Amino acid sequence: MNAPIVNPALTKNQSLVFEALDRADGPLSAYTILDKLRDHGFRAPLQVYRALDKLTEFGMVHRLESLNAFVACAHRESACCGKGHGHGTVAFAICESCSQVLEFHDHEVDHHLSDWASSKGFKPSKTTIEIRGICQKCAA
Amino acid sequence: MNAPIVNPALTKNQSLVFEALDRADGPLSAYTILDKLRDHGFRAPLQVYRALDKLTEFGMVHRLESLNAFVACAHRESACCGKGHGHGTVAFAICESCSQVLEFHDHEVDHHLSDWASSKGFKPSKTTIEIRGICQKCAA
DNA sequence: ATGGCACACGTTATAGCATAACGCAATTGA
DNA sequence: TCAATTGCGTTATGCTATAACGTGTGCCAT
Repeated sequence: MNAPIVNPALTKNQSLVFEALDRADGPLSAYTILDKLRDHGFRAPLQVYRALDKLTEFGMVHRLESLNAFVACAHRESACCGKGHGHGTVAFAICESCSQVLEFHDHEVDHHLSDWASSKGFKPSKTTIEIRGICQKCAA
Repeated sequence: MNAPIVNPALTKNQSLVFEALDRADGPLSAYTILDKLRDHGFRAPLQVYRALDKLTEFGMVHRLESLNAFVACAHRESACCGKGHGHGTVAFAICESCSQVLEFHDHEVDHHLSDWASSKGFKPSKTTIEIRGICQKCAA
């Protein structure tokens, strides 16, 4: 459980959604978040999706495409490679047994993919890397 | 348009779905496929999803997670790195302007990700790599 | 040949994920 | 002050995917 380093610029809904993700020990779907926040006045999916859009834009939340779910960014403290809070491309290892998610960043992979892109004249806007599998703990 | 190298072991439904994807010049959603095949007797999503599951298992079709859509595999002829028809991990560059998809394979990226996985004791089952962006043609 | 099994298929219903379109309120800055 | 922007709440709708049921067919071990 991490200390709640909450960006003060967040609106109430955004904070609630972020905190729900931060408290969770795994990815949450938008509808699961909605259920967790009904006691705080949330009534409709759009309230969640709008907050998620902003949090994703801020880099505080990542969407897992292969799961249709969301996680709080694991890289709380600053950046390793410029870009403010952010990082280049982030990759995820998702355990299909315990559904825990490892977030990591691999420069080499990043560079190879950018190199491929430039060689093809392709201008990347967002890159998704997700490894589904079994984590060490579950494999034991 | 490629020659129709259709695996004869495919069932009727599987062939129809594969041919629909093969004819298309971009990714198709399951429901789009359903609409294209109504004239051939398709009536329900499950008919499409069941065929897609098998085709994916055979390696003839890929699912694009960030699009919830499917494409025919672009690597018709054999493999570059063992595994029968297949290849290690395939990556995609998806143009957000014209929605064309480039399928490619990058050994280096593959190896870096496997290395990361072994270093963490993570056993990968499926890896997704998708680059969203603008293709050369659309950027011009 | 016959009973059991595996597999593809068809259908209905339902679950899960996401956005459109409307109107209102608060904030900001020209 | 007025217009633009942003967030918010609500209703309705659309898109994506699977559950659960039953049918038919081919295979092959007994």
